[in-house]
Amino acid sequence: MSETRARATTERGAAATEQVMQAALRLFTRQGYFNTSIPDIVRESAVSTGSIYHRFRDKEGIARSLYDSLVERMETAFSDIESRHQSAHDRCRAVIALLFRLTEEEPELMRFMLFSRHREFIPELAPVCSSRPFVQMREMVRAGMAAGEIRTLEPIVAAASVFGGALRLIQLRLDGILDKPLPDYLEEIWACAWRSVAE
Amino acid sequence: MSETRARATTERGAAATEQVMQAALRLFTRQGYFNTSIPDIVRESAVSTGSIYHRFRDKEGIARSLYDSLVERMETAFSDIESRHQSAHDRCRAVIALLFRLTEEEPELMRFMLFSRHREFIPELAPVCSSRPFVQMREMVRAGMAAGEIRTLEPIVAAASVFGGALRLIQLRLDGILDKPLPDYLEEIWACAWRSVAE
DNA sequence: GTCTATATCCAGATAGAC
DNA sequence: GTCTATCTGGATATAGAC
Repeated sequence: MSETRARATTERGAAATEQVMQAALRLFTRQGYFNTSIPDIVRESAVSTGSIYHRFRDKEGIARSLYDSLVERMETAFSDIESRHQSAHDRCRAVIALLFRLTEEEPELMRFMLFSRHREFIPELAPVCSSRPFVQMREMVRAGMAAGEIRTLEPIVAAASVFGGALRLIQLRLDGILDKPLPDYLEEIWACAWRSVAE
Repeated sequence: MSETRARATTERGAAATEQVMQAALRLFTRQGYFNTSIPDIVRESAVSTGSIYHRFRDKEGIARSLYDSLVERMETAFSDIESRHQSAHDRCRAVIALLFRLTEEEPELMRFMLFSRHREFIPELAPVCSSRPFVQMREMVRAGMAAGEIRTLEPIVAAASVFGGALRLIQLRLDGILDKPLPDYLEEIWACAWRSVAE
Protein backbone atom coordinates (compact mmCIF):
# COMPACT_ATOMS: atom_id res chain seq x y z
CA MET A 1 0.00 0.00 0.00
CA SER A 2 1.34 3.37 -0.91
CA GLU A 3 2.74 5.56 1.81
CA THR A 4 0.37 8.40 1.31
CA ARG A 5 -2.66 6.15 1.69
CA ALA A 6 -4.47 6.40 4.98
CA ARG A 7 -4.02 3.32 7.13
CA ALA A 8 -7.14 1.28 7.82
CA THR A 9 -6.45 -1.38 10.36
CA THR A 10 -9.89 -2.30 11.63
CA GLU A 11 -12.89 -3.15 9.57
CA ARG A 12 -14.82 -0.12 10.62
CA GLY A 13 -11.74 1.95 9.99
CA ALA A 14 -11.46 0.70 6.42
CA ALA A 15 -15.11 1.53 5.84
CA ALA A 16 -14.66 5.05 7.16
CA THR A 17 -11.62 5.66 4.97
CA GLU A 18 -13.56 4.44 1.99
CA GLN A 19 -16.58 6.60 2.81
CA VAL A 20 -14.45 9.70 3.12
CA MET A 21 -12.67 9.07 -0.16
CA GLN A 22 -15.89 8.45 -2.03
CA ALA A 23 -17.52 11.51 -0.54
CA ALA A 24 -14.48 13.61 -1.37
CA LEU A 25 -14.40 12.33 -4.94
CA ARG A 26 -18.04 13.26 -5.41
CA LEU A 27 -17.64 16.70 -3.89
CA PHE A 28 -14.31 17.54 -5.49
CA THR A 29 -15.59 16.70 -8.94
CA ARG A 30 -18.98 18.38 -8.48
CA GLN A 31 -17.91 21.59 -6.82
CA GLY A 32 -14.15 21.59 -7.07
CA TYR A 33 -11.57 21.01 -4.36
CA PHE A 34 -11.51 24.56 -3.07
CA ASN A 35 -15.26 24.88 -2.93
CA THR A 36 -15.41 21.80 -0.75
CA SER A 37 -14.92 22.31 2.97
CA ILE A 38 -14.12 19.73 5.61
CA PRO A 39 -17.60 20.22 7.08
CA ASP A 40 -18.97 19.34 3.62
CA ILE A 41 -17.01 16.11 3.66
CA VAL A 42 -18.14 15.38 7.21
CA ARG A 43 -21.75 15.71 6.13
CA GLU A 44 -21.40 13.72 2.91
CA SER A 45 -19.34 10.90 4.43
CA ALA A 46 -20.96 10.70 7.85
CA VAL A 47 -17.47 10.53 9.36
CA SER A 48 -16.50 13.11 11.97
CA THR A 49 -13.91 15.86 11.62
CA GLY A 50 -11.68 14.21 14.18
CA SER A 51 -11.65 10.85 12.42
CA ILE A 52 -10.99 12.43 9.07
CA TYR A 53 -7.97 14.27 10.41
CA HIS A 54 -6.83 11.15 12.17
CA ARG A 55 -6.89 9.10 8.96
CA PHE A 56 -5.72 11.72 6.51
CA ARG A 57 -3.23 14.16 7.83
CA ASP A 58 -5.02 17.14 6.30
CA LYS A 59 -7.40 18.06 3.50
CA GLU A 60 -4.66 17.74 0.92
CA GLY A 61 -4.03 14.22 2.22
CA ILE A 62 -7.51 13.19 1.13
CA ALA A 63 -6.82 14.42 -2.37
CA ARG A 64 -3.44 12.67 -2.43
CA SER A 65 -4.93 9.33 -1.38
CA LEU A 66 -7.59 9.69 -4.02
CA TYR A 67 -5.10 10.54 -6.72
CA ASP A 68 -2.75 7.69 -5.80
CA SER A 69 -5.47 5.09 -5.68
CA LEU A 70 -6.97 6.14 -8.99
CA VAL A 71 -3.63 6.28 -10.76
CA GLU A 72 -2.84 2.83 -9.44
CA ARG A 73 -6.13 1.55 -10.73
CA MET A 74 -5.49 2.92 -14.21
CA GLU A 75 -1.99 1.50 -14.24
CA THR A 76 -3.30 -1.95 -13.48
CA ALA A 77 -5.98 -1.71 -16.13
CA PHE A 78 -3.47 -0.59 -18.76
CA SER A 79 -0.98 -3.31 -17.85
CA ASP A 80 -3.76 -5.78 -18.24
CA ILE A 81 -4.48 -4.44 -21.71
CA GLU A 82 -0.80 -4.70 -22.59
CA SER A 83 -0.74 -8.33 -21.62
CA ARG A 84 -3.95 -9.23 -23.43
CA HIS A 85 -3.13 -7.53 -26.72
CA GLN A 86 0.05 -7.53 -28.74
CA SER A 87 -0.30 -4.96 -31.50
CA ALA A 88 -0.36 -1.22 -30.99
CA HIS A 89 -3.58 -1.18 -32.96
CA ASP A 90 -5.38 -3.50 -30.54
CA ARG A 91 -3.84 -2.00 -27.43
CA CYS A 92 -4.66 1.59 -28.24
CA ARG A 93 -8.16 0.70 -29.29
CA ALA A 94 -8.68 -1.20 -26.04
CA VAL A 95 -7.43 1.77 -24.05
CA ILE A 96 -9.90 4.09 -25.71
CA ALA A 97 -12.73 1.60 -25.30
CA LEU A 98 -11.89 1.32 -21.61
CA LEU A 99 -11.75 5.08 -21.10
CA PHE A 100 -15.09 5.48 -22.88
CA ARG A 101 -16.70 2.82 -20.74
CA LEU A 102 -15.27 4.27 -17.55
CA THR A 103 -16.50 7.73 -18.44
CA GLU A 104 -20.04 6.39 -18.60
CA GLU A 105 -19.80 4.18 -15.53
CA GLU A 106 -17.70 6.34 -13.26
CA PRO A 107 -17.69 9.87 -14.61
CA GLU A 108 -16.31 11.24 -11.35
CA LEU A 109 -13.25 9.07 -11.60
CA MET A 110 -12.53 10.36 -15.10
CA ARG A 111 -13.25 13.93 -14.19
CA PHE A 112 -10.84 13.73 -11.31
CA MET A 113 -8.10 11.96 -13.23
CA LEU A 114 -8.22 13.87 -16.47
CA PHE A 115 -9.68 17.27 -15.78
CA SER A 116 -8.77 18.36 -12.29
CA ARG A 117 -5.96 20.81 -11.77
CA HIS A 118 -4.27 18.55 -9.24
CA ARG A 119 -1.21 20.66 -8.92
CA GLU A 120 -3.24 23.52 -7.58
CA PHE A 121 -4.06 21.53 -4.47
CA ILE A 122 -1.23 18.97 -4.38
CA PRO A 123 1.76 21.20 -5.06
CA GLU A 124 4.44 18.51 -5.07
CA LEU A 125 2.72 16.53 -7.82
CA ALA A 126 4.15 16.13 -11.32
CA PRO A 127 1.78 16.97 -14.19
CA VAL A 128 -0.75 14.17 -14.81
CA CYS A 129 0.57 13.70 -18.33
CA SER A 130 3.80 12.39 -16.86
CA SER A 131 2.05 9.89 -14.60
CA ARG A 132 2.51 6.21 -15.26
CA PRO A 133 -0.73 5.58 -17.19
CA PHE A 134 0.01 8.35 -19.66
CA VAL A 135 3.52 7.05 -20.09
CA GLN A 136 2.07 3.61 -20.77
CA MET A 137 -0.15 5.05 -23.49
CA ARG A 138 2.75 6.76 -25.19
CA GLU A 139 4.83 3.60 -24.88
CA MET A 140 2.18 1.56 -26.70
CA VAL A 141 2.41 3.97 -29.60
CA ARG A 142 6.20 4.01 -29.57
CA ALA A 143 6.31 0.22 -29.72
CA GLY A 144 3.89 0.24 -32.63
CA MET A 145 6.16 2.62 -34.49
CA ALA A 146 9.18 0.44 -33.85
CA ALA A 147 7.23 -2.54 -35.16
CA GLY A 148 6.31 -0.71 -38.36
CA GLU A 149 2.59 -0.61 -37.62
CA ILE A 150 2.63 3.14 -37.20
CA ARG A 151 4.35 5.50 -39.57
CA THR A 152 7.52 7.25 -38.50
CA LEU A 153 6.69 10.47 -36.69
CA GLU A 154 7.79 12.31 -33.58
CA PRO A 155 6.54 9.76 -31.04
CA ILE A 156 4.75 12.37 -28.97
CA VAL A 157 2.93 13.65 -32.04
CA ALA A 158 1.83 10.14 -32.93
CA ALA A 159 0.54 9.57 -29.40
CA ALA A 160 -1.32 12.88 -29.38
CA SER A 161 -2.85 12.00 -32.71
CA VAL A 162 -3.98 8.53 -31.65
CA PHE A 163 -5.50 9.57 -28.33
CA GLY A 164 -6.26 13.27 -28.80
CA GLY A 165 -9.63 12.89 -30.47
CA ALA A 166 -10.91 10.37 -27.95
CA LEU A 167 -9.78 12.46 -24.99
CA ARG A 168 -11.52 15.42 -26.51
CA LEU A 169 -14.77 13.46 -26.84
CA ILE A 170 -14.47 12.43 -23.20
CA GLN A 171 -14.22 16.05 -22.18
CA LEU A 172 -17.19 17.00 -24.33
CA ARG A 173 -19.21 14.19 -22.84
CA LEU A 174 -18.34 15.16 -19.27
CA ASP A 175 -19.26 18.75 -20.09
CA GLY A 176 -22.67 17.64 -21.30
CA ILE A 177 -22.15 18.51 -24.97
CA LEU A 178 -22.63 14.96 -26.22
CA ASP A 179 -25.93 13.32 -25.59
CA LYS A 180 -25.18 9.80 -26.69
CA PRO A 181 -22.97 7.55 -24.54
CA LEU A 182 -19.36 7.53 -25.66
CA PRO A 183 -19.22 3.88 -26.78
CA ASP A 184 -21.62 4.88 -29.57
CA TYR A 185 -18.81 6.98 -31.03
CA LEU A 186 -16.07 4.41 -30.59
CA GLU A 187 -16.01 2.98 -34.10
CA GLU A 188 -15.90 6.35 -35.81
CA ILE A 189 -13.31 8.00 -33.62
CA TRP A 190 -11.10 4.95 -33.66
CA ALA A 191 -11.20 4.76 -37.45
CA CYS A 192 -10.10 8.41 -37.55
CA ALA A 193 -7.43 7.97 -34.91
CA TRP A 194 -5.87 4.97 -36.54
CA ARG A 195 -6.07 6.37 -40.04
CA SER A 196 -4.16 9.41 -38.82
CA VAL A 197 -1.05 7.39 -38.01
CA ALA A 198 -1.29 3.97 -39.64
CA GLU A 199 1.59 3.02 -41.93
CA MET B 1 -18.16 46.85 -24.23
CA SER B 2 -19.54 43.88 -22.42
CA GLU B 3 -21.57 44.44 -19.32
CA THR B 4 -19.37 42.48 -17.03
CA ARG B 5 -16.27 44.40 -18.00
CA ALA B 6 -15.06 46.95 -15.49
CA ARG B 7 -15.64 50.50 -16.60
CA ALA B 8 -12.55 52.54 -17.27
CA THR B 9 -13.47 56.12 -17.90
CA THR B 10 -10.27 58.02 -17.23
CA GLU B 11 -6.87 57.22 -18.67
CA ARG B 12 -5.37 56.29 -15.34
CA GLY B 13 -8.44 54.23 -14.65
CA ALA B 14 -8.01 52.27 -17.84
CA ALA B 15 -4.38 51.62 -16.97
CA ALA B 16 -5.30 50.38 -13.50
CA THR B 17 -7.96 48.05 -14.89
CA GLU B 18 -5.44 46.68 -17.33
CA GLN B 19 -2.78 46.21 -14.67
CA VAL B 20 -5.16 44.32 -12.42
CA MET B 21 -6.30 42.05 -15.23
CA GLN B 22 -2.76 41.26 -16.32
CA ALA B 23 -1.65 40.61 -12.76
CA ALA B 24 -4.65 38.39 -12.16
CA LEU B 25 -4.03 36.43 -15.35
CA ARG B 26 -0.43 35.80 -14.31
CA LEU B 27 -1.36 34.76 -10.79
CA PHE B 28 -4.44 32.73 -11.67
CA THR B 29 -2.51 30.70 -14.23
CA ARG B 30 0.60 30.27 -12.08
CA GLN B 31 -1.00 29.43 -8.76
CA GLY B 32 -4.65 28.93 -9.54
CA TYR B 33 -7.60 31.17 -8.79
CA PHE B 34 -8.18 29.91 -5.27
CA ASN B 35 -4.53 30.13 -4.29
CA THR B 36 -4.50 33.76 -5.31
CA SER B 37 -5.63 36.29 -2.71
CA ILE B 38 -6.67 39.86 -3.22
CA PRO B 39 -3.53 41.01 -1.38
CA ASP B 40 -1.53 39.00 -3.95
CA ILE B 41 -3.21 40.91 -6.75
CA VAL B 42 -2.66 44.20 -4.95
CA ARG B 43 1.07 43.47 -4.76
CA GLU B 44 1.42 42.21 -8.33
CA SER B 45 -0.66 44.97 -9.90
CA ALA B 46 0.36 47.88 -7.69
CA VAL B 47 -3.31 48.85 -7.49
CA SER B 48 -4.91 49.16 -4.07
CA THR B 49 -7.58 46.92 -2.59
CA GLY B 50 -10.09 49.72 -2.64
CA SER B 51 -9.57 50.49 -6.32
CA ILE B 52 -9.78 46.87 -7.28
CA TYR B 53 -13.12 46.47 -5.51
CA HIS B 54 -14.31 49.71 -7.02
CA ARG B 55 -13.55 48.56 -10.58
CA PHE B 56 -14.46 44.91 -10.27
CA ARG B 57 -17.33 44.18 -8.00
CA ASP B 58 -15.53 41.28 -6.32
CA LYS B 59 -12.80 38.73 -6.93
CA GLU B 60 -15.02 36.73 -9.22
CA GLY B 61 -15.58 39.89 -11.24
CA ILE B 62 -11.91 40.01 -12.13
CA ALA B 63 -12.07 36.46 -13.44
CA ARG B 64 -15.23 37.26 -15.41
CA SER B 65 -13.70 40.28 -17.06
CA LEU B 66 -10.66 38.26 -17.97
CA TYR B 67 -12.71 35.45 -19.39
CA ASP B 68 -14.94 37.74 -21.43
CA SER B 69 -12.08 39.70 -22.88
CA LEU B 70 -10.11 36.62 -23.86
CA VAL B 71 -13.10 34.89 -25.41
CA GLU B 72 -13.81 38.03 -27.39
CA ARG B 73 -10.25 38.11 -28.59
CA MET B 74 -10.37 34.52 -29.80
CA GLU B 75 -13.68 35.10 -31.51
CA THR B 76 -12.26 37.98 -33.47
CA ALA B 77 -9.18 36.02 -34.44
CA PHE B 78 -11.28 33.09 -35.64
CA SER B 79 -13.66 35.28 -37.58
CA ASP B 80 -10.63 36.80 -39.24
CA ILE B 81 -9.43 33.35 -40.24
CA GLU B 82 -12.87 32.53 -41.61
CA SER B 83 -12.81 35.57 -43.82
CA ARG B 84 -9.26 35.03 -45.07
CA HIS B 85 -9.63 31.34 -45.94
CA GLN B 86 -12.40 29.52 -47.76
CA SER B 87 -11.79 25.81 -47.40
CA ALA B 88 -12.12 23.83 -44.19
CA HIS B 89 -8.61 22.56 -44.83
CA ASP B 90 -7.09 26.02 -44.79
CA ARG B 91 -9.27 27.34 -42.00
CA CYS B 92 -8.62 24.52 -39.59
CA ARG B 93 -4.94 24.57 -40.30
CA ALA B 94 -4.84 28.30 -39.69
CA VAL B 95 -6.65 27.86 -36.38
CA ILE B 96 -4.13 25.31 -35.20
CA ALA B 97 -1.22 27.45 -36.36
CA LEU B 98 -2.67 30.39 -34.46
CA LEU B 99 -3.21 28.38 -31.28
CA PHE B 100 0.34 27.04 -31.48
CA ARG B 101 1.77 30.51 -31.93
CA LEU B 102 -0.32 31.93 -29.10
CA THR B 103 0.76 29.15 -26.79
CA GLU B 104 4.38 30.18 -27.29
CA GLU B 105 3.79 33.91 -27.15
CA GLU B 106 1.14 34.10 -24.45
CA PRO B 107 1.10 30.83 -22.58
CA GLU B 108 -0.94 32.34 -19.76
CA LEU B 109 -3.73 33.27 -22.12
CA MET B 110 -3.93 29.71 -23.40
CA ARG B 111 -3.66 28.21 -19.97
CA PHE B 112 -6.53 30.36 -18.78
CA MET B 113 -8.73 29.78 -21.80
CA LEU B 114 -8.19 26.08 -22.29
CA PHE B 115 -7.16 24.58 -19.00
CA SER B 116 -8.76 26.51 -16.17
CA ARG B 117 -11.81 25.10 -14.47
CA HIS B 118 -13.72 28.36 -14.93
CA ARG B 119 -16.96 27.02 -13.65
CA GLU B 120 -15.44 26.40 -10.25
CA PHE B 121 -15.02 30.12 -9.74
CA ILE B 122 -17.59 31.58 -12.13
CA PRO B 123 -20.59 29.38 -11.34
CA GLU B 124 -23.00 30.85 -13.88
CA LEU B 125 -20.67 30.15 -16.80
CA ALA B 126 -21.43 27.59 -19.51
CA PRO B 127 -18.67 25.05 -20.23
CA VAL B 128 -15.87 26.55 -22.33
CA CYS B 129 -16.49 24.04 -25.07
CA SER B 130 -19.79 25.72 -25.74
CA SER B 131 -18.28 29.19 -25.96
CA ARG B 132 -18.31 30.98 -29.30
CA PRO B 133 -14.74 30.15 -30.41
CA PHE B 134 -15.27 26.44 -29.91
CA VAL B 135 -18.53 26.64 -31.81
CA GLN B 136 -16.69 28.42 -34.61
CA MET B 137 -14.15 25.60 -34.79
CA ARG B 138 -16.85 22.97 -35.03
CA GLU B 139 -18.67 25.03 -37.63
CA MET B 140 -15.58 25.16 -39.84
CA VAL B 141 -15.52 21.38 -39.81
CA ARG B 142 -19.23 21.06 -40.43
CA ALA B 143 -19.01 23.34 -43.46
CA GLY B 144 -16.12 21.26 -44.82
CA MET B 145 -18.22 18.16 -44.51
CA ALA B 146 -21.12 19.78 -46.35
CA ALA B 147 -18.71 20.82 -49.10
CA GLY B 148 -17.41 17.28 -49.49
CA GLU B 149 -13.90 18.09 -48.33
CA ILE B 150 -14.34 16.05 -45.18
CA ARG B 151 -15.80 12.58 -45.12
CA THR B 152 -19.24 12.03 -43.66
CA LEU B 153 -19.03 11.47 -39.93
CA GLU B 154 -20.79 12.60 -36.79
CA PRO B 155 -19.80 16.26 -36.98
CA ILE B 156 -18.61 16.35 -33.39
CA VAL B 157 -16.40 13.33 -33.97
CA ALA B 158 -14.88 14.95 -37.02
CA ALA B 159 -14.17 18.14 -35.07
CA ALA B 160 -12.63 16.22 -32.18
CA SER B 161 -10.49 14.34 -34.64
CA VAL B 162 -9.27 17.43 -36.46
CA PHE B 163 -8.44 19.46 -33.37
CA GLY B 164 -7.92 16.82 -30.68
CA GLY B 165 -4.29 16.05 -31.41
CA ALA B 166 -3.28 19.69 -31.57
CA LEU B 167 -5.08 20.55 -28.34
CA ARG B 168 -3.33 17.64 -26.70
CA LEU B 169 0.05 18.92 -27.84
CA ILE B 170 -0.79 22.34 -26.45
CA GLN B 171 -1.51 20.80 -23.09
CA LEU B 172 1.71 18.80 -23.14
CA ARG B 173 3.66 21.89 -24.06
CA LEU B 174 2.12 23.95 -21.26
CA ASP B 175 2.88 21.12 -18.83
CA GLY B 176 6.52 21.19 -19.84
CA ILE B 177 6.54 17.77 -21.51
CA LEU B 178 7.53 19.10 -24.93
CA ASP B 179 10.82 20.90 -25.22
CA LYS B 180 10.56 22.22 -28.75
CA PRO B 181 8.21 25.11 -29.54
CA LEU B 182 4.87 23.97 -30.89
CA PRO B 183 5.21 25.39 -34.39
CA ASP B 184 7.98 22.82 -34.93
CA TYR B 185 5.31 20.14 -34.70
CA LEU B 186 2.75 21.87 -36.88
CA GLU B 187 3.42 20.07 -40.14
CA GLU B 188 3.34 16.62 -38.63
CA ILE B 189 0.28 17.04 -36.46
CA TRP B 190 -1.61 18.76 -39.22
CA ALA B 191 -0.85 15.97 -41.67
CA CYS B 192 -2.22 13.49 -39.12
CA ALA B 193 -5.25 15.58 -38.31
CA TRP B 194 -6.25 16.10 -41.88
CA ARG B 195 -5.57 12.52 -42.92
CA SER B 196 -7.90 11.39 -40.16
CA VAL B 197 -10.94 13.04 -41.75
CA ALA B 198 -10.13 13.97 -45.36
CA GLU B 199 -12.48 12.57 -47.98
C1' DG C 1 -11.65 57.45 -7.96
C1' DT C 2 -7.98 55.95 -4.79
C1' DC C 3 -6.18 54.70 -0.77
C1' DT C 4 -5.42 52.59 4.31
C1' DA C 5 -7.32 50.62 8.10
C1' DT C 6 -10.43 47.47 9.68
C1' DA C 7 -14.60 44.32 10.27
C1' DT C 8 -16.40 39.85 9.58
C1' DC C 9 -16.59 35.34 8.55
C1' DC C 10 -15.48 30.72 7.94
C1' DA C 11 -12.05 27.70 6.56
C1' DG C 12 -8.61 24.34 8.21
C1' DA C 13 -6.88 22.35 12.05
C1' DT C 14 -6.51 20.84 17.15
C1' DA C 15 -7.71 19.50 22.08
C1' DG C 16 -9.10 16.43 24.89
C1' DA C 17 -13.15 13.65 26.74
C1' DC C 18 -14.81 9.17 25.77
C1' DG D 1 -9.95 5.37 17.10
C1' DT D 2 -13.92 8.50 17.29
C1' DC D 3 -16.24 12.28 18.46
C1' DT D 4 -17.68 17.45 19.80
C1' DA D 5 -16.27 21.77 20.95
C1' DT D 6 -13.13 25.16 20.03
C1' DC D 7 -9.07 27.93 18.42
C1' DT D 8 -6.73 30.70 15.01
C1' DG D 9 -5.36 32.69 10.79
C1' DG D 10 -6.19 34.71 6.85
C1' DA D 11 -9.35 35.59 3.27
C1' DT D 12 -12.97 38.61 1.24
C1' DA D 13 -15.03 42.66 1.51
C1' DT D 14 -16.18 47.41 3.50
C1' DA D 15 -15.73 52.11 5.71
C1' DG D 16 -14.54 56.35 5.31
C1' DA D 17 -10.68 59.88 4.88
C1' DC D 18 -8.52 62.07 1.10
